[in-house]
Amino acid sequence: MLNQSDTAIDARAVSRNSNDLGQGDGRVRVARLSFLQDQEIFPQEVPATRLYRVLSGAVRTVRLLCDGRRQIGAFHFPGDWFGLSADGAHRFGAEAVSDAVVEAYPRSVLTLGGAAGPCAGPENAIVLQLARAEDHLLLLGRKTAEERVAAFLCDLNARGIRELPMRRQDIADYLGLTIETVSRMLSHLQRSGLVEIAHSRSLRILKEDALSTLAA
Amino acid sequence: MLNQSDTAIDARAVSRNSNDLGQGDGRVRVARLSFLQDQEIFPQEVPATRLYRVLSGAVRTVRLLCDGRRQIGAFHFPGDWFGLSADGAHRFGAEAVSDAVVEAYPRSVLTLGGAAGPCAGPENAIVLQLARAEDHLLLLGRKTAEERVAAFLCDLNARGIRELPMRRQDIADYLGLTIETVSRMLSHLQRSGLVEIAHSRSLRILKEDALSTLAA
DNA sequence: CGGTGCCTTGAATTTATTCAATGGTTGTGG
DNA sequence: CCACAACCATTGAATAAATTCAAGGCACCG
Repeated sequence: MLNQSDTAIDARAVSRNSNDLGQGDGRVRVARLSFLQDQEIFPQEVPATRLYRVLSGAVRTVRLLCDGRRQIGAFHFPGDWFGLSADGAHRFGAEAVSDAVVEAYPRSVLTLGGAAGPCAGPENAIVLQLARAEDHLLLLGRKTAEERVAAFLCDLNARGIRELPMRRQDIADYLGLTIETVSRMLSHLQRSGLVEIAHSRSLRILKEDALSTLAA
Repeated sequence: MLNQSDTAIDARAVSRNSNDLGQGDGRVRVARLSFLQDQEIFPQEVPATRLYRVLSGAVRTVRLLCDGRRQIGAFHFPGDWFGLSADGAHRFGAEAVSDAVVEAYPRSVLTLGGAAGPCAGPENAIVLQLARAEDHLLLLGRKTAEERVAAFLCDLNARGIRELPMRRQDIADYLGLTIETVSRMLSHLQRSGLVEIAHSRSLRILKEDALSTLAA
């Protein structure tokens, strides 16, 4: 079903290299990893030993219910940190949405710099991730289907994403909807002239204000 | 509407005292604050300057949509940390569910101990809060009304809470449902003999396994 | 005793889902 | 090059789930 298995070994071809994190505390070992579309980066419910950062492509965090229902916790794009879940075990697994390259850091980088470091570091990423999760709670708990889709497009737009790397099923599982509902709402937003989505994938916001108003 | 206003000043009667946090880094100034039921502890969208811990009572974190829709992010009980949202601004405000006493710490305690400290510290609380938020994402995005209510009761039970301090409206806003649906589901769980709820408030789990199975 | 606030229950309605069919694109093999 | 299969997205109609609307009950308080 997923194009893993045989090609996975080749895809995981790992090139390790040392790298200075810039915190003055010596060098940190960083692994660079490549993944094919839909390949698993780390599974759900496994001890979180490393932190990751997206270099290229896109990553989703995924959680499955025993009967197959799926929730996507977040999408991560180049520059974004992920895998900071819990120190005990990841609540969500991580998978490549498209072919992707990520860097893996030892967990120790979290406590390297303390509060003094630059704002782009992983310490702030944890707080950013919590903020994103809390925003998403509001969306899932209280917004309508149309508001969810509008908010999703606004968020992508704000993050500079102009090409949807994920399938409708991913969007649906992120927004707590079905693919059909997502599709209907996208069609509706297009008919209303707020956005334009070519070939199901390329995103163009035509009326940004109206869209963000709709996103509630 | 809320019993704030006049009595608020009295209620906020603050007793400050010095306190050793146990991290060996000297003493930290801790304020002890009391709040009446439904009183605001800190508002939504305000810089997060302090960390809080519940001493007694219960606290909810709240976020409002402009049209009045409300989402509760979490409930906090004695021993729980809260207010760790973002360093920029709180995504959620905090309010007392019942009369409550909390301790307020300076934000600096977050970086005091690093990774070496005991597991009960605020550093782990941030990660715990993220884990809770992620669990809640799954609940809001993919669970049915009955599963949500069952999961809520299971969670309270696991945290040792046997008395519901919050109103039905709070439960509804936490679970992304309406009060009527919450009430119906509670009635249904009682008719099924899984739980017993006396006087709308006291919680007794009769079939823990069955309930947690229902919680999915 | 009457009033208020909160909870519960039933019926009607709405929203999103499920079921079903169709269209478009891509890649493969004849 | 075209036919065909596989996969994904879209659309319509029927269904199910939760909400909204409405009424009534219970406890608490002045």
